[in-house]
Amino acid sequence: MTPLPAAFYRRPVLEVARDLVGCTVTHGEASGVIVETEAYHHSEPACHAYVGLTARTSTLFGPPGIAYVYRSYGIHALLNAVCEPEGVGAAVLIRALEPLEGIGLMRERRGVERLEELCSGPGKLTQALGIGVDLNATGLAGGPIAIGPRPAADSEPVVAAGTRIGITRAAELPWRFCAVGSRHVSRPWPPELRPALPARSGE
DNA sequence: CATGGGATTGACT
DNA sequence: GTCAATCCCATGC
Repeated sequence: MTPLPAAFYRRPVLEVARDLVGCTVTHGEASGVIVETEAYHHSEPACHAYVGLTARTSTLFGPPGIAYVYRSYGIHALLNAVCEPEGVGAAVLIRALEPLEGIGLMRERRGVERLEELCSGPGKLTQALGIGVDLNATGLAGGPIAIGPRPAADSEPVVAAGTRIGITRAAELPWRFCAVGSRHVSRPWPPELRPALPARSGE
């Protein structure tokens, strides 16, 4: 698997968030296909980088193509891909995966059996993949975490956009992207959800 | 230096 | 539907 190059991430964060749906995330023996993402940009208050460059946010302002892993609610590690040129605070939150490889290991780490419960949430997938905050600022092409293109056997996913989940500020922005029809997303799609990519004919 | 809130989850009513 | 767990760090005194 050839990881996506840094140039893939050095683009508008909304494009990257949409395009990451269908791609693969691998850490060690475990991997999954991305079925849900959210975009965050320093210009809006839901983004950690909104407060500017601090010790906490320095990764977000770093070069594109590195992981921003932070602890949420004191318990969960959340995985992001840093985007846009260096100096622009922006990242894509990986919110859910469809388990692909190392499913037995995922079940061990998660303590649940159902496939749909292994990676259907940003805190769940990091636990399933064994990703911790120690991997913050590591590269996504050649580092311990690797993000690669969509599996050859998969067809191009139909992606839909909706509002982001679990935030209080800038909650109205439709910056959440889901693979339509996936049973592995963290939450069902809201009614206001609208297509971001046209459905392919014949599907 | 003390405080408070958060891009969540799971358990419980 | 509600709520606690529990860590990092930004903010304010």
